[in-house]
Amino acid sequence: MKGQKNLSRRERQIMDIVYVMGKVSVAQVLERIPNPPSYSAVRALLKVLEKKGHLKHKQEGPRYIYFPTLPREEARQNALKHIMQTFFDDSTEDVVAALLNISEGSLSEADYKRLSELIKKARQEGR
Amino acid sequence: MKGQKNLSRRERQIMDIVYVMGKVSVAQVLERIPNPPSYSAVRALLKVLEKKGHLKHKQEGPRYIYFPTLPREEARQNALKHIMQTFFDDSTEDVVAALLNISEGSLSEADYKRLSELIKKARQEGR
DNA sequence: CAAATAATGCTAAAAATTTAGCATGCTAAA
DNA sequence: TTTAGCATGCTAAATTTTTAGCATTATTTG
Repeated sequence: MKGQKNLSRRERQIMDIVYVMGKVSVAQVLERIPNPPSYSAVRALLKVLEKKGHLKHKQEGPRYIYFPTLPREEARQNALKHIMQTFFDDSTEDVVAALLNISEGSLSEADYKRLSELIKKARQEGR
Repeated sequence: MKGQKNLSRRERQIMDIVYVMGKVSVAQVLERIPNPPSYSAVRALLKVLEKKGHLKHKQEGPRYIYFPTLPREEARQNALKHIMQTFFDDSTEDVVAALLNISEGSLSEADYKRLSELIKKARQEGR
């Protein structure tokens, strides 16, 4: 019922992959896992995650395709909230600053414009 | 040597607390841990984290005070990068959007101004 | 249709995490 | 001082994670 902080190390690695990919087969997970364990191990982990309610699966052709129970948009918000609390004292400003720092160099003039727009919009909408 | 993704569940809980608090005594960790284990358990975990290189400690009065090896600023960048990759397809814009969404309501006019300033500055500095 | 390939179900063992508890040492106050 | 009160060192046990492997079923292709 709680949050998704009760995941073991492997479980978390897998959930990350699932959220990056959107949906995954066992083989796809195996490909992307660091220090990959056996195929069986991955299968078992996916099953555990399903049992815990973090994943569901559907049959697709001959194989299982797993996908997250919690939509990406919500998971992402939760993740962001969490690091905001943990590392940024809940300061929106600090997060943006760090973000700009990270993105240094990779942002175009148009990107900056869009960012400004976002803020302007949010401000107007009385958020 | 890698990232801090090789932490067990409890270890991660503790690291989060450490980063929120800056530095901690055993008792402080115990106070803030969900479903708190015993005092001994927390001590053991802290020791493990130190052994793994994530924490150091100093004697302060009669007790140990633990603090992170990796400065908060770096840990925070890493954390942000990680969720950017996992949940936001590395899109700076999407993160900012989600952020504004989360902060909805809690931002003052002055806050918005500061955010705009940040972006303006970053843009000028040719980032 | 038969053989080869690929997937799942299941069980149990190996490894790692998490926990408790006793023994010991330091601190502070009466 | 000396005596509680905390704090740590250490060891080993309980629990959870993580892994492997065999048996079985489905799928594809020659």
